[in-house]
Formats: sequence, C-alpha cells, structure tokens
Amino acid sequence: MKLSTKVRYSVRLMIDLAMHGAKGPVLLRDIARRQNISEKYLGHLVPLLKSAGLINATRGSKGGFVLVGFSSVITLKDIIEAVEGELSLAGETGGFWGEATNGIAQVLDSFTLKDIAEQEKAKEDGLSYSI
Amino acid sequence: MKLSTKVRYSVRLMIDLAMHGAKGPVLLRDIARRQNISEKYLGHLVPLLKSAGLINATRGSKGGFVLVGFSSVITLKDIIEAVEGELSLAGETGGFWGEATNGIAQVLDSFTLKDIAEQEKAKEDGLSYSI
DNA sequence: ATATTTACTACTAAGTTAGTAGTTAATGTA
DNA sequence: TACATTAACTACTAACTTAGTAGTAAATAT
Repeated sequence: MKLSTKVRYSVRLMIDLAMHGAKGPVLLRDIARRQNISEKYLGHLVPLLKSAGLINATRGSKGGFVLVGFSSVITLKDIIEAVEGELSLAGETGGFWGEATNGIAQVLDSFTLKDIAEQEKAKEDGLSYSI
Repeated sequence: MKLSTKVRYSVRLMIDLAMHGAKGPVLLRDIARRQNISEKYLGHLVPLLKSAGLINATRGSKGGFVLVGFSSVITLKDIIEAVEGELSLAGETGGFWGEATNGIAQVLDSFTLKDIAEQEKAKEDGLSYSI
C-alpha cells in the first residue's frame, strides 16, 4: 500500500505550488531546490498533472507553473489519480474490492491541498521556533 | 494504488478458507484448483498469513490450513498487513500522510472476511441461476 | 535575436514481481 | 516401522517497474 515516489513527489510539488504560486508562475527549478528533488525527474511528473487539468504551464522567461483551481478544491485523490490513473485496489469495479476502493477514494478526497499545505506550513513554522 | 497480486491472491485464499474450512483443514492443492492459482505460488503466501497468526497449518495426511479465529474478526486490513507489513502510504508516521493512512486503515478494517466470503458466495449462487 | 523555461524522446541501472523447481521436514495410517 | 501425504524451505529466473539521467526541441518575454 505504499505510494510510489512518483505520487509522493507529485504531492510535494503541488504543496509547493500552493505555498509559492500566489504571485505568479513558479519555476520547476525552484520547486526542485526547495523540495530537494531532481528537476529532471519532476519534469516527468508535470505533464501528468497538467493533462489532468490540475496545473498550467507557460514556457519562456516569466514562465513556470500555477495551480489551475483553488487549492481548497484539489484533493489528494485528484493528485493520485492524475499520476496513477483512476483509483482501483483490484482490477474489478464491483464487489467488495469496488466498495473498498470507494471508501478509500472518499478518505483521499477529504484531504484538500489547502489543508495539507497549511499543515506543512505550520510544521515549518513550528520547526523554526524549536531551533 | 492497485494492490499486488500477492495481496489479492492472499485475500482469495482467505475467502476460500472461510468458505471451505468449516469441516477441517483445507488442502493448498484444493485452494489452488478452485481459485485457479499456482499451488507453488500460494506456497509462498501461506507462511506470511501463518506468521501473522491468521491461519494454522498441519502437515501430513489430513493436514492443511484452517483459519485461526472467526472470519467475522478477520478484516481486509489484517490480510493486507500480514502480507505487506504495516499499512503506510508514505514513509512517515505523522502529518497528513499519517492521517490519510489511518483513514484508509479504518476503511479496510470495516470489511470482515465473513462479509466478503458471504458476498462472494452470493455471487456464485447468483451466477449458477443465470446459466 | 536571445536568454529562458517548459516539452519531448530516448536510454538505463537497480529493484520488485510473479512466478518455477527441487528438496526437506512433519504427520497420520497401515 | 514404513509409507504416502502434505506443508516448509531454499534457490533461481524472466519480465516488468521504478526512479532516475541526458540531450534536444519548442515556446515565450524582453
């Protein structure tokens, strides 16, 4: 049940966008630096998030990435599905596997990017006090 | 988020035990035949379920496998954790990943082997009518 | 024009998955 | 005791996935 790094990095990327994208496009390079993830590797993830409609990209100078909607509308489920395709524990749609998948989808849908980002922000702030 | 075949086969094995284990030990050979899974491969899974305390084994003639407790007490979470180790979406224990993991654990814990097995039984019965 | 930045394509080493095969140990029965 | 039966253990492997790196092309603001 452990999520792939692809998913976990995507979530961190989205958190970073939520935290730093208020004043315009964010460079992949900056996300990579802040999150300590290879920029080249992140370059594989953004097309997935983009084609799922979660982020927009602009090239050239002053370019970068922005969230498409409000972070209060984007959920963990959205990010996971953007990167891994539709949620499904087994191959089947019905039966108990289907029911369990629905339950998990509901859980993941209750975590908004806004909440997550704020929680991460609080953690950072808390950390700076304790040093 | 798709579960490994190791987990899915383990669940089918446990369902089979719940359905056919009432009158004594069940042969791995019979489970393999009914579930259409290689007996040799199932042989890799049973030690995991056994050391998690979910099943017991006896060797020799009249041997086989039985559930340790009532099927109403064993849950999807138990089986998944027996095979894959403790549930965890990311590496971390706290934070939003920890909360999401707890939520999912709760969902998986709400599916008992008894319910699942009865549901599968009903499916089989329904199928035989429609033929 | 040009510097900047995303987009795309190709490649790869390491690890995991999903098995197969063969041998050993335990157990009930004749 | 000998024997058939069944789980337990160990070793091996082909195919696939993961987690990257590298290089080039296309778009964009100045």
